[in-house]
Amino acid sequence: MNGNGNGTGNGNGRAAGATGVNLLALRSHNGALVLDLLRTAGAAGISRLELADRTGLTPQAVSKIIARLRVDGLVTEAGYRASTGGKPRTVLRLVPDAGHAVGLHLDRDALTAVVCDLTGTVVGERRAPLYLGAGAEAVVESAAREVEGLLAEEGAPLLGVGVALPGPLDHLHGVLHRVTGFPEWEGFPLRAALARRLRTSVVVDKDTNAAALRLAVALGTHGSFAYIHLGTGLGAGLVFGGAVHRGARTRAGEFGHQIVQLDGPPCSCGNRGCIEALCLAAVARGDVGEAARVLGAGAANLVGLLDIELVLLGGRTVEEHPDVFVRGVGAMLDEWARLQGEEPYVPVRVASGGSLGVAEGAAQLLLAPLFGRADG
Amino acid sequence: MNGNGNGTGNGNGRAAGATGVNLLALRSHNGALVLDLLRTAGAAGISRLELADRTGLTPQAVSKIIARLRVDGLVTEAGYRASTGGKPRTVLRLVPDAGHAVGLHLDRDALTAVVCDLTGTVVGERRAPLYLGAGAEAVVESAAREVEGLLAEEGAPLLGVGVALPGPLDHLHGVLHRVTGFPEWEGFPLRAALARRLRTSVVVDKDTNAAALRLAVALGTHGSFAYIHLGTGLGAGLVFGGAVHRGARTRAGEFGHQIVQLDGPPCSCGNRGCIEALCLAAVARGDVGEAARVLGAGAANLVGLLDIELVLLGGRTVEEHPDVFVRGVGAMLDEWARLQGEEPYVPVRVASGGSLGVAEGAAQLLLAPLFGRADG
DNA sequence: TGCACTTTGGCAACAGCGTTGCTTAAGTGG
DNA sequence: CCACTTAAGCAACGCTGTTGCCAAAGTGCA
Repeated sequence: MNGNGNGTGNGNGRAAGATGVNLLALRSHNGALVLDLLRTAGAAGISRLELADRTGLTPQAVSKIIARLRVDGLVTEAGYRASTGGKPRTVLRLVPDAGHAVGLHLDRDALTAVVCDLTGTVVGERRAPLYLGAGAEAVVESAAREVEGLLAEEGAPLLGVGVALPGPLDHLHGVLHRVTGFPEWEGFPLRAALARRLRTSVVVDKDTNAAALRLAVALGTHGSFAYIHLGTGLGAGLVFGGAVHRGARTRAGEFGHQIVQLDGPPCSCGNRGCIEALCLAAVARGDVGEAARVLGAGAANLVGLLDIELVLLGGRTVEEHPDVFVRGVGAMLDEWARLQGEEPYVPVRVASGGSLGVAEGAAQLLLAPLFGRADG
Repeated sequence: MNGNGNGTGNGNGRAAGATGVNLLALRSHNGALVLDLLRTAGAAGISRLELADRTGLTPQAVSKIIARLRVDGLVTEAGYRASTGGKPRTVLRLVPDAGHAVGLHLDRDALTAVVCDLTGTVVGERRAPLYLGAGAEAVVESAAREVEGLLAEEGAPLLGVGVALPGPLDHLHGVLHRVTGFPEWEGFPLRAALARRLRTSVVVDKDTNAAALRLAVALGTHGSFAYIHLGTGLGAGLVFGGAVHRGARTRAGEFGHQIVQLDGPPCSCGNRGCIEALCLAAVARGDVGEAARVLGAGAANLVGLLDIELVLLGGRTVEEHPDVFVRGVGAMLDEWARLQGEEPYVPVRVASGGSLGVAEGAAQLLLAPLFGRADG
């Protein structure tokens, strides 16, 4: 009748509105919750009782969940804690090699591919030049070869391939739109093409969303933040409740074409006063302080509208002048809060990550759902 | 150990991170889901099989859930549908009088109180003048008397009182901040004071959030929209996934002090180029078209950032020139989408509601959680 | 009028979830 | 050595949604 009984988990896949929850879905939810705490604990591990305390479940329920996860090979016992006057707690750890995921970052002129284990640690890496003008089929083929080369050395089961790339796209269907400067990519079904070629699950997302997802996982947060990326363009990834907010058509995060100067200077998009145009113009003329001030105004707009907890900055331009941007944006946020009669509280930091950040986030597109972070 | 076993439902109340789900929580979730579909169906009713189809649960599970709800007096059978070649379906309806909630709207100079039944229908209404300068205790006392007067005529069980009022406040704790022009209200614990006086549950929220909640319930949507209110001030209520987005400190929706004109004209908040200042100045000099254009720019910023599905406009100024604002804002959204290379798709409409809208939304602060709309 | 068929919805048995009560394992401390 | 504490498993339990089956209540055709 309704297609339940599928082993992997979350039961029914109804379309509109909220859906009913059956016992399989409940099991999968609690299992993912425990796995996430195990992942967060890392090499230090975590005991059954701590898991019970953190989840709100009873110790016995946690014991049963752990027993299932051990049978599946996802969790293992790894020593004991010091006694506190009784039987010492058993340390539990995630088994990193229980599954791997590939993350693929397609940038304007380069391809970066990583393999990550369950903990998100990079265990393999490859880079190659990329020319989008070569056409969709050729690019898919060369990307597939890189993935195959990367996987040749690894033996663990593959969960799938995550792909991150710039520009607007349809995350749900994995279809591209408007790859800047290459009109032949319009409407290309990247997800389907790569899935057919590699015979595995493929998920496609914007590079900013991948970067934000990686940060959410790395921070272990279930709160909210914005990742603002300033490089060749200006974009953002939003995280609410620990999950990426993609919006109705998975187009959310269009931060750069926010209007902060009505009737201001023209932007490449054809509009006037876009924050991206103002910010990049300031950078181009060497006035990084002004770029930071403009970016801060946009960030203040965002924080005021959404009441997020944290702002993380990244991208090549930010990395070249980290202190200027952190101070400049932070000052605008503090000033804005002060004028609204609130105490300043939203921290601004540079996002860690480096050159592999986006590729790691792409891999998390497949890993994160295992730990209860909705796929969106 | 962990305080489960409480009858009302959702189990554990762990603080940080996602929490475990036990069978009580599951029962409560599915029950709320079914109740919401019954509410949406309204007087037309809905059958067990339709409920099963919509929730994804099996018909038998729905039958059991309905049996529980009938025992609780929340649902009743009400006739039969026409047969389609077999046994006709039994029509189920929500029992409106199974519970009532009071909604209280405290505006700058007037108080509006309503009683709503479970379906959200207003079954009682009162208005009174209000002078915030009289001091907190006096205002609480007079509000309480209005509520008592309203309830004297009603006999159904009371779920609680929802209060909606302007300005920033702490929704979680029900504490006010900066009631404009009345510094003595700073930090006043309205929720606690009114709960003690009326001996019932009290929930406090911003007026824009209440209005947005009412719209979400009335539309029956589990999608996303923004309610933008232009009256004596400019604010917004955001709805994602059918629930009000309040943000980390329940301060989200600060739309009016978004900067859309860097170094623009000064705003009352002390900053420059706030959309509220520009918009109200245009209204004041009679240039409603310009006000709509400015508002449209802010709405476009919001839609681009969040990728919501719908924009609803409300408030006194909008109601005076509905067509100008709907057309003006719509034009800006369409133009923005066109420039970004997307087909225009975000509809702009005037929010229905009238003078009771906010008070009804305040009542929904207590009703909506019964139907699975998170309390935030 | 009778019978085959369709559809609805309840009853009973079931598997599986987290919970409870109790027992065993494995430490500490006087 | 023994009392005590803490961790974790076993068994029984209550409850969930699910499955298989059957009665109820219609339609439609002979």
